[in-house]
Amino acid sequence: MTPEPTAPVRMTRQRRALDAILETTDGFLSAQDLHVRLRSGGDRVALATVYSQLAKMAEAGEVDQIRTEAGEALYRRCRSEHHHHLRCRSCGLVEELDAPAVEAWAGEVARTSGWDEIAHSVEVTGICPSCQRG
Amino acid sequence: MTPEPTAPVRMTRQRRALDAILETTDGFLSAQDLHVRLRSGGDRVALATVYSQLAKMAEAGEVDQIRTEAGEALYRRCRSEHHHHLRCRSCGLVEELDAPAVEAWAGEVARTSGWDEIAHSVEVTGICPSCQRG
DNA sequence: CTTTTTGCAAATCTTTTGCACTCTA
DNA sequence: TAGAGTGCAAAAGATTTGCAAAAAG
Repeated sequence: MTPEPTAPVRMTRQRRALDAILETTDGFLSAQDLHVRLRSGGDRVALATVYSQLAKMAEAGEVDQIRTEAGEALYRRCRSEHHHHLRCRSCGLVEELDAPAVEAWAGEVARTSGWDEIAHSVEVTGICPSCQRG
Repeated sequence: MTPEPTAPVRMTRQRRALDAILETTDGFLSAQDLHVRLRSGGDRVALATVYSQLAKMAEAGEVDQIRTEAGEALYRRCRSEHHHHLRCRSCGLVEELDAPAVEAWAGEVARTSGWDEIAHSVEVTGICPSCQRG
């Protein structure tokens, strides 16, 4: 569908370090979060490099990208298949959700709308059990 | 549920001008778009004022707010009740969608997840018929 | 070697803020 | 007249970019 003049991907120390963190993290992290974690882990990587790598990974479909209400981008390694998120507006906790009903509905939209290359994402937010107490 | 220390709303020239544009516009507009339209229409309104008014309207639930992939906020007057959007990744065109299946599913998540104050939003994107030709 | 990737710092861009001043109610 | 709203210009933040130096293949 898309001819993509795919550029080679060079495995640099920085790229590996970033991969490692994404690999071992479940939730979503901002570029800045990732940068902090890299440094805390002893990896010296420029913030601009983090951004540039994330951009490539996102384009290659290797990471999911969502947006905070504040407009900040959050990333995480794509897990298995397609799914959605339940995010706590108070603490940021993210849980995965299965949404068969939504998938079916999206499929129908794709089929009947006359639009092409339909993609969908569902953001469900709320206050998680732990924050209801806190 | 939320006591809201509702502040009074004063109808200023600027507020009215902004209302007028939102009232007569179907699609989503960014704060900057709105600012440009105001000026083209001869209304001198500070960009900061546009942002400030939009923030109030959004908080009051008078406008819908969505986010561009680029992280830019887009607003428009709330139509009818709850609904979702089908946005063209190529030209930005936005259509409204009804999603009864999604509503039902969200309701169930709210009921069974243990989370509170659940809200959801669905972003469906694709290439609109007109862009498929262009 | 050739080309991608880095690292900085400077540059962009959207959105927010501080504050004195101007209006609405 | 009290206090919300306004207009600037400056401040914040996140993300991008320009470019020379470093490193991957």
